[in-house]
Order: sequence, then C-alpha cells, then structure tokens
Amino acid sequence: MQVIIQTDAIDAKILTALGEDGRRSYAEVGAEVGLSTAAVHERVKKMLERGVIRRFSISVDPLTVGLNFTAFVAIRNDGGAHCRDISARLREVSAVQELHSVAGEYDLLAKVRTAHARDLEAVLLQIKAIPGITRTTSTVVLNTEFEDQPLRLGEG
Amino acid sequence: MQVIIQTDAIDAKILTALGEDGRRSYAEVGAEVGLSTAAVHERVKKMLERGVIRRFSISVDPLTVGLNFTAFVAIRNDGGAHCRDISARLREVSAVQELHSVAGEYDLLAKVRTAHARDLEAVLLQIKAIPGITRTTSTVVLNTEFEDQPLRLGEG
DNA sequence: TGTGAAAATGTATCGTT
DNA sequence: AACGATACATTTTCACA
Repeated sequence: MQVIIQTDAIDAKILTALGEDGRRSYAEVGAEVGLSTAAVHERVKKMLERGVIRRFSISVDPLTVGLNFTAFVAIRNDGGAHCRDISARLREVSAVQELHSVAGEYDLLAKVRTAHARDLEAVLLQIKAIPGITRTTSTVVLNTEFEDQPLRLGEG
Repeated sequence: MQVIIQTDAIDAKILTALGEDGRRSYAEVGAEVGLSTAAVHERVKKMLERGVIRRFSISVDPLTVGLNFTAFVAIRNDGGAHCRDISARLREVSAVQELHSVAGEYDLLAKVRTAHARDLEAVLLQIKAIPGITRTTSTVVLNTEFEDQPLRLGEG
C-alpha cells in the first residue's frame, strides 16, 4: 500500500504549532509559516474537512481527574467472531481508551484506564463477556513515563 | 495512595466539552454547565495552572501525515541502569510516542510510530543502543481500531 | 491558494456581590 | 467563586489578485 500524504511542508508546520498549543492564533501561526491569517485559517479548515485534523482538543492529565490506573490488555478471539463486531463492542467499554488489532499470539491490544487497580477486574469481565473473546492477558502500568507528546512533524 | 481529584463535577463537564471540541466558546460551554462565560474562563485558567489541562491541542490522524506504522515494543532492562536514565534516552527517540514502565516479564512498554514497517528496525537499534537495555519484543499493530477518543468524565 | 480589510464572534479583565 | 459589562483580540467572510 502506497503512503498517501495529504499535507505539504506548511501544513506540517501548522499541525506542529497547533499540536503544541491548539489556541495559538492564526495570525501568530501565519507569521511563523509565512502565510496570512486568512490562509492559515483556510488550510486548517481544509485539514479538518479531509480528516487530517480530527478535532481541536485538550490534553488532560489522567491522574488529576481520578484515573490513576492504566493497563494494557491483550485479547484473544478464538471464537471466530468478526473483528469489527468485537471492536464495536469494546468501543462501548468506556475504560477502553484505545484498541489495536495486532499480529502475534493475541489478536487485539487494548489500553485500559480506570480509577483504581481493583476496577480492572470488572473491566476484564465486561471484555470476556463479549462473544468470541476467549482469553486476555493484562500488563499493569506502574508508571507512565510520558505520553500525549505534541506531534512533531518533519523530524527523524 | 489516596486518589487526589482536583476537579468537581462542573470541571468534569468543561473538560468533556473541550475534549470533544477544544474551540467551543466559553459562552457555549457555560450555557451547558450553567455558568457565565467569565466563570468558565476562570475555571479553565485554573485547570491550566494546576496541570489538569496540560495544553490545548489538536488530534491528528497519523495516517494522513505519513505515519502508517505502529508497534508496541516491550523493553527489558537487565543492565541495572536507572529507569529514569533510560526513560530520558527513550524520550529522545522521536518514534517513541509513549512510554510506560510495566509489571511483568518486561520493564518498559513503548508505543512506536513510523512511516513504514521497515523503519522499526532502525528504531530498535536506537533503543538497544541504550545502556542497560538487553532485549526487546515488538508487537506489530495491523490496524488501529480506535484511539484518541475524547475524554468522557462522569461515566462507568 | 493567497491577500488585506471589514464584520462577526469570542476572550480577557474588572468592579461588584 | 461567580456575575455582567466592557475593552481587547481573534476568527470568519469577502472582493480581488
């Protein structure tokens, strides 16, 4: 599959600037990338339309809002259920913040976040209740060294 | 360790609203949570000061900017090096977007993103060059079902 | 696609409760 | 902590290049 990059070097700079601070004014960003306010606005609008920018957002520190526990849960689907169905079901489990289908011994890898370690048990029961899922293995996060780093485009 | 939640129910609603759309106006958010524009502004300012909101940002679809490959790399530190030193070194590897210290067979779990699968080799060489790191195991992501979901506070 | 300028909207500040 | 009012800044639109 050929990589389809939907952005040029100026878009990359705009994305990097807004990734660091989503509220930098278009005038300020424009000054950095050598474009007018209106041109930056137009590019941002188009990147939103094309899905390059999914949305404007905020980065929240999970610990400050009571989400103190993280685990990665590897999931096995031996039941022959469609990955799509399982994915849809897992999307409904609010503790599952991220889901990837993976190669290897397991089929899916979920990033789970809860208030407390003891809540993992309930989440695993919810996951195992989904038809097709036969087994899970959890890797408990002791400490998150870093995450949610601002996107840096145009580097190594 | 006791959970220290730095936010009340109104803050949670503000965080949820801004997580969905970081550019919703404070007036609009205020109407939803039953507060004036100025009060929402004040609360957001305080949450930024306390580090609840790390920053305003954008969510970018990695595929549209040429980051087509994701892997989770489990890392073993048998060399007795301090986790802190290794973490600092891994922070310099730009492909490493996320790093957690974990319980189990491995000591660290990194989320790695590159343009192409073949780039993983170079990243692994960079990682293995760090003193203390003796072994890695990579889990290749075939497809990201979902990630970067807007934070939903005050649910199950 | 980009520009500058005007109109529309939103943010930040302040005196007050 | 919150409010309304106001001053200030930014976004958005538009005619034109």
